[in-house]
Amino acid sequence: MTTRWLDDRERVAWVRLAAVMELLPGVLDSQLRRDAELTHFDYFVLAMLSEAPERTRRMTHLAAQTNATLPRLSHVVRRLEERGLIERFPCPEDARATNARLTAAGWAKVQATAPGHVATVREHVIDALSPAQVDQLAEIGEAILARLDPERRVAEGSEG
Amino acid sequence: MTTRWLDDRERVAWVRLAAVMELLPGVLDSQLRRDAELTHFDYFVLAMLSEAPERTRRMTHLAAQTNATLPRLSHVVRRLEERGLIERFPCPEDARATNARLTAAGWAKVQATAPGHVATVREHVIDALSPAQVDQLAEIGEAILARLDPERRVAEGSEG
DNA sequence: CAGAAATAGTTGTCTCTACAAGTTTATCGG
DNA sequence: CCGATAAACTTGTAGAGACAACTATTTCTG
Repeated sequence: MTTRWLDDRERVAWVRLAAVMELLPGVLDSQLRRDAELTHFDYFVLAMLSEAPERTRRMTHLAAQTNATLPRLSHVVRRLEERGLIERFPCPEDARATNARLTAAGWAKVQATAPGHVATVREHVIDALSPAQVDQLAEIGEAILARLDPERRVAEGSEG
Repeated sequence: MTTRWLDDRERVAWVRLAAVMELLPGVLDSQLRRDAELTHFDYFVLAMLSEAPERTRRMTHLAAQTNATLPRLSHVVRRLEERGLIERFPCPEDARATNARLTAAGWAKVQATAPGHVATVREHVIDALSPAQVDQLAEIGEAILARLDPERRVAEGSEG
C-alpha cells in the first residue's frame, strides 16, 4: 500500500492549521491566566456550567461538552472547587454520578472574565476573517469534527 | 467600553475551531506515540531538520520554524539526543549558538514514520474537505497567523 | 576599547494532562 | 435474585510545557 503524499495546496493548508493549533492555545491561555488566573480549558468548563440548567451538569456530560477525558475533568474540577468556583455533590438519580454546580463566585468569575476573553477571540480569529470566511470556517470545522468525533458530543452552546 | 459579543455565525465558527484544537492534537499524538514513540511536536522537529541543508539547523531557527519557545525546544532536543535521533554541536560562526543535526537513526525514523502520519492527517483533515475547502482553509490559516505571528516566522516547508 | 545591553541557549521548578488502576454503584443474563 | 459486566467517577504517577533564572557570548555605544 503506497502513500498518498500531500500536494502543494494540501501541504500549505495543513501546515497553517498546525501552526494555528500550536500558537492559538498559548495566546488564549496567556490572556486568561494574566487577567483571571484561568486556563482556557478552565474557562470553557465554567462557561458551559454557566449556561446549564441550574448551572449544574453531570461530570460525564460536562466532559463530553468540553471534549475532555473524565480523569482530566476530574482534576480540573477539583482544583476549581478548591478555589470556590464550583461545588460537587452526588447525583440524586444515580449514586455513581457526580454533579458539578457553579457557585456564586464562579458565576461572578465568568461574568468578569467573558469580555476580555471574547475580545481576544475577536482580535486573533474572528476579526481577522471576512464574513464569508467565518462561514467557511464553520463548515470546515464541522467536516473535520465529523471525522474526529463522529458522535458529535461537542458543545454547540455559546461561549461568552 | 462595551463588549462586542459574538453573533450566532461567529459563535458556531469559534466553538468548532476550539473543538478541533482540543481534539486533533490528541489524535495526532496518539498515532505517533503508538507507532513511533514520538509526540507530534517531536515529529515536526525531526521533519524540519530532515529538510534542512546538511539536515542541520541552529536552535533559534528551529524554534521559529516549529513555533516553539527556546526552552521548550531545548528540552525536546535533549530528549531526542538521548535517544540518538539528533546530535548537538557548537556553531562555528557564533560561539553562543548550538546546531542540531539529524543523525542517521533520526533520518531513518522520519522515513519510517512519515507514511503513517500523512495517512492520519489525510484521514482526519484533508480528505474530510473538498478541494475548495482545502484552499479556503489555507487562506483562513494565513489570515489568523497574520494576527498571531505578524512576523511570519512559521515554517512553510513540507511536512512529510 | 571598556561597559551596557542584547542574543543564544540551558536548567530548575511547578502545573497540567495522559494513562493506568482502583472504588462504588447500576444493569444485564441466567 | 445473584453473579458478572459495565458505567461513573477518583486517585496516583509519570511525562511534557510554561515561566523564570542563570550562564556565556556578541554587539552596540559613548
